Amino acid sequence: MTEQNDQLQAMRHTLAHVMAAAVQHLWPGAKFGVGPAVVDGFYYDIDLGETKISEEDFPKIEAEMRKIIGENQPMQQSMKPVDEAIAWAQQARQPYKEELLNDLKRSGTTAAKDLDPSELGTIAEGEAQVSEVSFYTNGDFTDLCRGPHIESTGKVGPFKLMRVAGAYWRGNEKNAQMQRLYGVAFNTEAELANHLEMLEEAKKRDHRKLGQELDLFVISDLVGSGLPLFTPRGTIMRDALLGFSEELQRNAGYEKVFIPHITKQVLYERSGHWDKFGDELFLVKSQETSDQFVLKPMNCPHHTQIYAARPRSYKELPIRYMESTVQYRDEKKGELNGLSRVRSISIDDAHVFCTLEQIEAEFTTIMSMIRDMYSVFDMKFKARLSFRDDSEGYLGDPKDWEKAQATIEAVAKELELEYFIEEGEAAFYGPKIDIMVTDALGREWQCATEQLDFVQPARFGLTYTDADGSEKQPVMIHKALLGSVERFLSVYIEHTAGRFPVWLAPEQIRVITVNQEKATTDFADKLGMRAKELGLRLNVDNSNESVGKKIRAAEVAKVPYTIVVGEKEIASGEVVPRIRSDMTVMEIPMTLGLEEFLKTVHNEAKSRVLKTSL
RNA sequence: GCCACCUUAGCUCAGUUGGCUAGAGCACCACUUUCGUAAAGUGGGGGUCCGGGGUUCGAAUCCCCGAGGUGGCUCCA
Repeated sequence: MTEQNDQLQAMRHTLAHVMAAAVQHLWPGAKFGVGPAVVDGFYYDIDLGETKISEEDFPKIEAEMRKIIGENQPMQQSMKPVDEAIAWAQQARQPYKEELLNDLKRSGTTAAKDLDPSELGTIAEGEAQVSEVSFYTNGDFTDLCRGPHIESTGKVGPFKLMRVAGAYWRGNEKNAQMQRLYGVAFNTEAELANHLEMLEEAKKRDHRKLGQELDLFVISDLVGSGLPLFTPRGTIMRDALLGFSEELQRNAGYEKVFIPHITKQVLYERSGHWDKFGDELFLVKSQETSDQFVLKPMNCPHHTQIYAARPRSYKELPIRYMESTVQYRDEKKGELNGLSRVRSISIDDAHVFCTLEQIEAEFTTIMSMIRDMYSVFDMKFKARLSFRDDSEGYLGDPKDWEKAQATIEAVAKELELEYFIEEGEAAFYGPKIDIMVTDALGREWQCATEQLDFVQPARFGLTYTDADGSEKQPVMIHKALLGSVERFLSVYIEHTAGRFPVWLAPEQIRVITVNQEKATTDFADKLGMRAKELGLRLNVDNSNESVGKKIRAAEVAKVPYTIVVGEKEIASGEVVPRIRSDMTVMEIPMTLGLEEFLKTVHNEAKSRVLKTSL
């Protein structure tokens, strides 16, 4: 398995060389950066000076690549001493390679292991000196390269150039910008076709497209990018999601609070966020006072002030505040994207104030809520335990950290979560568990999170009086089940392709009238009234269109249940519900009485049962 | 922010090497029809061709500036 994978990556890597060779043939002055194999394919960073490659050039590049592949050039490895290699880079006018080699020489490490530029400069002194570095040659193209490669260019699999994008040399925006040419490659034509199909499917499911088609949200130039406006249908979904989250929390002893969306700057100076978040804060100017105000980018500092309002006893703990609220972050424009990256972030936030001893129980409760929630969504997840590493910049007592990290891992084990530990991913104020959710297309997203915080209780001087009368400092836990509602919706829309389960569907039942006779219209209206009493979302389509067309409209709108009413239904009082095609679990009989039908749908919505197959 | 590409009706898109009052389908409105499980018929309204400037006898089309959007700037020779 792994061996096969290594072989595949070697093949992709070889294609990167083939592409670079092709580019060098077409643009002889090309300077090359790095060109690795990546997930699904390969890329190469190229500096062509003033010349810009566009997608129109792809056929030309691909044709040249095919020529090189057709010649079945062997991939020959050779070794050169470092100084000789540097001389080669100078002579070949490859300044980026020269820089890598110089770094390599300076850092002084072994050739086999450490040609990885990301590690250059961080390697401990005293390791073996670099003696030789590795090159690969195919045809007239020679490149500094550790390998591995497949034996010859004729052995590569089917590939396709995908796009060209800007990329900074070594990922640093202060460095020169290069052109990154991306391609995908697989072992077989079928796999390549499959991959391209997957991309098509992802495009079809794009939440920005579905959001418009299903009338869920809009973005207005006048309001601003990254500031989505939710339509009535989209708002129903938001409310349903947040209602679900709040229900879980209320059952777990969380109490709802409410805070304003702005605050004086000093609050964040105290919390430590001012330095940390600086340029991401929206500033608010008061015309009445000289205080500097800001739009809240998070809610914890506000919540600490509710806790801090009066003396607390150990008997009160844990205190659990929850609030579904909006926070604002001034994200860079290029990072905004539909609902998945926004500037107004709705979040089902909560903060727990508790003793060190209570951490385990609280973490367990939160993880159980997360598990319950995502099983309703039918989404698998992995837990990433984000711990500290040895670097500076983490606040709080290392002993507390150690203890807390051990507790977190114990919780993950006890709940039998699929988890992995990532050192260096912790927040500066404490370790955390991030939930990585996998969607129907196999993509991973970070949604829920729970984080431990030693720092803010200290900074805000939070205390409680313990049983022995001594003053102690509580620990704070941050948690979100959905995370950003916008982000979650973007993931969930794409996960379900817009085919929402009944409890979330903006419109649960559509009634289609066969004609516009008064008896039919009255009957439909009566149905609507009864549905309203049951809290169901039912719309009547009484437009003067053919039944076929109205069915189609309901189908396109992805309404779970559609019923057609005419003389037959009026006479019998029974309906034959039309069930959205993806809802395969048929719990509803073919024919049933109206009241029975409405009650069935009502129960389905209430229990949040999942009947769709994704 | 930077690079590439894109922007024509509410939506999806045509629009040739610059050349008549800028088109289609869907949606919308009106009328006809009163219809039984994925699109009835006829007619109508709807455009600052993203904005600004330039080239030209003439610009949706070519050039420059700006705005908005999409992909990328994470995977490490």
